[in-house]
Amino acid sequence: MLDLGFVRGNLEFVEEKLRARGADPAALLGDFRALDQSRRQAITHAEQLKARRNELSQQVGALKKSGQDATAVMEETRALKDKLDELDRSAASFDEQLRFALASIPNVTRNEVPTGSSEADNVVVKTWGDKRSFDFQPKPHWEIGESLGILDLERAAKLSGARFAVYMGAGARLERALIGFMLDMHTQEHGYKEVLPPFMVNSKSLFGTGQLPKFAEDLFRCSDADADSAARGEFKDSDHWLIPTAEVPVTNLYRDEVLDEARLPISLTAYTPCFRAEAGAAGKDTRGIIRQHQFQKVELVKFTRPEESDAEHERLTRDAEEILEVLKLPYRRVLLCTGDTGFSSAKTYDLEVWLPGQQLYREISSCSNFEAFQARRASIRYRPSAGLQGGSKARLEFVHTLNGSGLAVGRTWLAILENYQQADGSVLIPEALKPYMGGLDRIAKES
RNA sequence: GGAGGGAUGGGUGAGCGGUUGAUACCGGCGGUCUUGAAAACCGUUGUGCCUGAAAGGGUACCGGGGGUUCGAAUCCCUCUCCCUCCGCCA
Repeated sequence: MLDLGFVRGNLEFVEEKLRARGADPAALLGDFRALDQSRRQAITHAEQLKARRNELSQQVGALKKSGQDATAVMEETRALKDKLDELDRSAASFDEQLRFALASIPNVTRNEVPTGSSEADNVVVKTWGDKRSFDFQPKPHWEIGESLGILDLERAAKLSGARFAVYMGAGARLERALIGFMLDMHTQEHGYKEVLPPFMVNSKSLFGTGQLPKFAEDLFRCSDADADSAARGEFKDSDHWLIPTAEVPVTNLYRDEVLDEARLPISLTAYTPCFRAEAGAAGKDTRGIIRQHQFQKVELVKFTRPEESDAEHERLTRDAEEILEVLKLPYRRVLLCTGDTGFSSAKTYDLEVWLPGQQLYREISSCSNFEAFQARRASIRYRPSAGLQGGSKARLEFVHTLNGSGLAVGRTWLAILENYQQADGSVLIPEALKPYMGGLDRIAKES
């Protein structure tokens, strides 16, 4: 969420930034100026009347205390009531409209973010690693996985439907190894504290990070149904939603809190499964396990002072890149253009891993600086000490929040299959992962 | 699932219809004293919104929502969360 005063004072700029994202300012902002003015007038008017009411009520108290008759004053106050109710309702209505409008505006992208409408306009800022040359035709991961017996998509469909996967044997072990490896790296080398959060959250948390109210269709909502009503296709509403990313519970850890400045920056890492409805993705990436309703991810989250967020964003992105480098997986870093940058983000780098089986780079991590956008929605603040002099206390400020995948485990899994595949159909285990695989150095077909 | 008890400012904890944004203590900050520190003492110490150039003024907030009343932290309804005991359960 943007600051109301900022939008008010920079309306043209905000409109321009919305257009850069490919959004329609008129649709998002409506008649912002008029709504803002109506709201302020209504509030001012209602508060004036309340001041009068409070004054009269105190008179009643004083009169009664001194044993005098207060009926006249009580009558006058009673007469204010209808008018006040009406003004209050009108003020509340304008306020709600304005808040909704404000909550629907995406973050303002930073100036260095290239203007563009689609991923074709993203800018490659670096490329790392040499693509391996194969003396045979490299296969896509779904063929490798199925033939090794470590990936079973058909049975997953039986269990849950399309876009789910079952990992078996060394495949399941590889997924678990990657999780342990990534968490160890981030906690031991990069200074993050490990968190294991709930995999379901309430709607307030989803509002805090920006998934609600606009993107409900991308989420799975739990019905809390009993067996009978489920059989009839009826579901009870609940306020439990499956998390689409650990970003949601981890960022909301400090919702409605004032953080001690001395603790900043706070760096947290969490492994969780992630659940996405993938609304609108029908027919897209249907082969393999690129796009699933459930996938596993290790997430990096930071809370920083505003002036540090830029540097911490670079650092966090490096922390994610290092996982790829230690696994020796070729990748490139891409700066997303305005049209491809997520709703809550001011600036996003994507890391794309090379997939030889498909001959393309594929997103494996997305590292964003949200600046104060999420902190304002979730009310995560700190009291700056800098500039604090003579005992005068500085105002509370919103922290900046950042996050990035470190990494998407499922996509790392498939990247290993495609990059480390051998002519005989087996897959070598990257050196760094062997300790996590119980010493196993190759996944071969079970005889 | 059953039966009780709770939710107040950074913390502990009063208040239970009328200048109460809220007693007190702890903590924090500033000061006096001291070479310095501690102790003691004095002062100070919430947030959002509206208004204002500012100083300031106004308004709202005692878990959330609604109601009663001239007036609600205080009374009523409702929801959420926490605690204790019983039952069930990984």
